Formats: sequence, structure tokens, C-alpha cells
Amino acid sequence: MKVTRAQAEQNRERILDSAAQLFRERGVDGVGLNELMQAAGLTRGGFYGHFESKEDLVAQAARRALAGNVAQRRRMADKGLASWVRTYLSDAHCLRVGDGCGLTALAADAARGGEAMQAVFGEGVENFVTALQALMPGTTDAERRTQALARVATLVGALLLARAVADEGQSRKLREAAIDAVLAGTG
Amino acid sequence: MKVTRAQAEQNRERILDSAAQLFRERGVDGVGLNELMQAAGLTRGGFYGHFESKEDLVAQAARRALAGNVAQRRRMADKGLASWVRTYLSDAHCLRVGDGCGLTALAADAARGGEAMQAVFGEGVENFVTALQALMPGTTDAERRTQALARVATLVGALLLARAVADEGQSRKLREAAIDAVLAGTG
DNA sequence: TGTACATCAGTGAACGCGCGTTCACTGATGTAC
DNA sequence: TGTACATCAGTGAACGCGCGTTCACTGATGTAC
Repeated sequence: MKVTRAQAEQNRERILDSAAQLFRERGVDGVGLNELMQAAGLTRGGFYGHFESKEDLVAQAARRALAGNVAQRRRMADKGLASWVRTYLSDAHCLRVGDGCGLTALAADAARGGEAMQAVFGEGVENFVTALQALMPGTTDAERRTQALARVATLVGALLLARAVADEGQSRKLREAAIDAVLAGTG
Repeated sequence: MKVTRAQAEQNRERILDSAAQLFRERGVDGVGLNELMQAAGLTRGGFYGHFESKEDLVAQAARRALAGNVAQRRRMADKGLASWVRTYLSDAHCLRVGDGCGLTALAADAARGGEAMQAVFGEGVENFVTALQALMPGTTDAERRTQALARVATLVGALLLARAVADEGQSRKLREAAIDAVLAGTG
């Protein structure tokens, strides 16, 4: 049955929100379209009214997941770098993958993904780097940018590894060491 | 038909080698047991003579993939840190996922994996950190270990992000920035 | 060393299931008069 | 503003396919004599 255009648009948004969360939690290959549509309160057939294919959805859901980082970016500027970095590598962020950083949760899927996905992911990285760059202590823009690039790698690497090891102590030590390294020389 | 015990053991090794490579290239969910057995020159049914389940294989294949890092570790000690880090973040390593670093290629699967997988992965991280620790410039063991932990995160994060972005220049800049950061202060 | 036989690695068909995708259909929406 | 009808968002069955796993069977291996 047909619904209003506004309702249809809301349905599309709900599919994207579900996908952005579930893909982060279980990976692109770990979530089927049927489950995804049910999570959005719809049935499987309606999917292709909204998206060309699963690959199309993946790229758009990745953009949505990475847009969540923009909100975190603002908080970073508000709270100050040190506080924000500690939040980024906190126990809470380590556990809550589904609404956590899209760079960390989707990097492997992007590395194995299509060109559209990788283009979206590249923008996500760029946005993150730009935000961090403003808070770096270097004297030139180029210097600050290089520092920001390396620190994004450290943050993402530490969070991903921390989530992947069985031992809680090892996970925490990884994150604490990364916090020290990222904040070193930033006063 | 039966084969000799030595042949059976070789078959098992071949399954593990194929799995260690294909899981790194396409992820655990991206590789079926049927394809895996064919890659090892066998048929699907024989799988359960060697492994309890796919999850069992995943943990053992991860151990194998991470054992490859041990070989790299030796080269690191031989060639010196700077040369090794540049190799780790080279174009070649960026492209060759299947026989590249298991930490980077399998971290996402480990984060979503079972306890056995995460235990294996934790050992892989520990081995890598220990190797790097010996080359760090700090004055105490604890200091060197903290530096090594953060640098492993930087290396893994940079390689993973570099593989996940569409733009070649962005990929290279990420890796070059990480090289600078990892080598900073190590002479 | 040679024969008789139990072992068991590997085969290939089959299990139920979920995958991504297609399509004829439904019926409320939005439009034209 | 009220009626007649075309549009189209969503439904649900079906497509072929590959998934992880099981199992009766085969026949060379390895052993016992």
C-alpha cells in the first residue's frame, strides 16, 4: 500500500539509520537486507524502491555513519582535545560500536568495498583530519596537518585493536598508551 | 579415498594457508568453506575431518596469519626500525593484503569474533608490541612498552585507513605522516 | 616378506536456511477536472 | 469542495544461489598375523 511522500522519506531515513548502526556492529556482510528492512519496520521487497542495490545502500549508510563523527567533532572543539581524546578511547566507546566512530567500525569494509564506498570513506577521513588539525600545536598548516593525519591513525588503530583483543587489561593499556601519544606535545 | 597420514597433514596445512590468505583478503564472512576447500584442492565434505567448525578454523587461520608477522619481526630487527617501518607502510604492503600484516587485515573480524579468535589476536598484538618495544628509545622498560603500544596502533591504523580511501594521494599522505610520527625521536 | 582386514581421509549428495534481487499485485495518495 | 482515476510505496511470493553442516559411502593406507 502507498504511504504519503513524507512517510516514504521517513522510511528511507529509517533504513539508512538502521544500516548505519548494524553495518558498524556486524559488518556489511553480517547484515542481510531482509533483517535491515524489518529493523526499519518494512518488508524486504520495498528496499529497491529506495536503493539501487545493497552496494548503493552501503555507501550511503557509510556516509551517514561518518556524519555522526561531525557531531563528535563539534564536541571535540567544545570540550578541548584532551577531554575529547579520553572520551574517544574510553571503555564506553570501546563497547558501543553501533553508534561509535564510523572510521574505526567501517574501515575494513571500506578497504574491501567499491569505489563509491571508498570515496565516502575518504571524505570521512578528511573531515576527521581537518577537525583534529585545528587543535595541533605545529607552527605551519602543513605541520599541523601531518600531525593530525598520524594522530587519526593512532586513534583509529588503538580503538580497533582494543576492541579486537580478549584481555580487558591489554585493551585498556593500548588505549592509555595511545592517549599519551596523541596528547604528547599538545599541552 | 584415504591418503597417507603425512598427506592428510599436508592437506590440513593447505587449508590453513588458504584460509589465512583469503580471510585477510575478503574477511571471514566473505569466504565460504566450499571455496576454501577447493582452494586447498579438496572437496567440501572433508572439512570437518580437520576442524570442528568454521569458527574453529577462523581462530587457527588467524594464528597462522599472525605468525607471518613473526617473520617480519625478524626482518625488522635485521634492517633497522626506519627501513622496516617504511616497508610496513609502503605501496606494496598497502596493495598486498592477503599475505600482509594479519593485525591490520583481521582486526575487524577479531572485534566481531569469538573468544578464541580474540585470544589469538591478543597474542598477535602482544608479539608485535614486544618486537617494537626493543627498538624504542625510552629509558625504562615501561616507557618503551607504552611507546611501542601507541606505535603499533599508529601503524595498524594508518595501513588500514590507507587501504580504505579511494584517493591514492590521501592514502600516501596518511602513511607518510604515520612514518614520521612513528620514527620521531628514535634517531 | 606376503596376505587379510580394520581404519579412516576424503567424496559428493543432501539438509535447512538466508542471501540479493525481481515482479505481479494492492490500495492509499495525490492529481485533474 | 467533491468525485474519478493515475501514480507509486510497499507487499509478499518466488528466483537461483551459496551458506555451514551432516552423513552414508569409497577405497587406499596401515596393521596384524
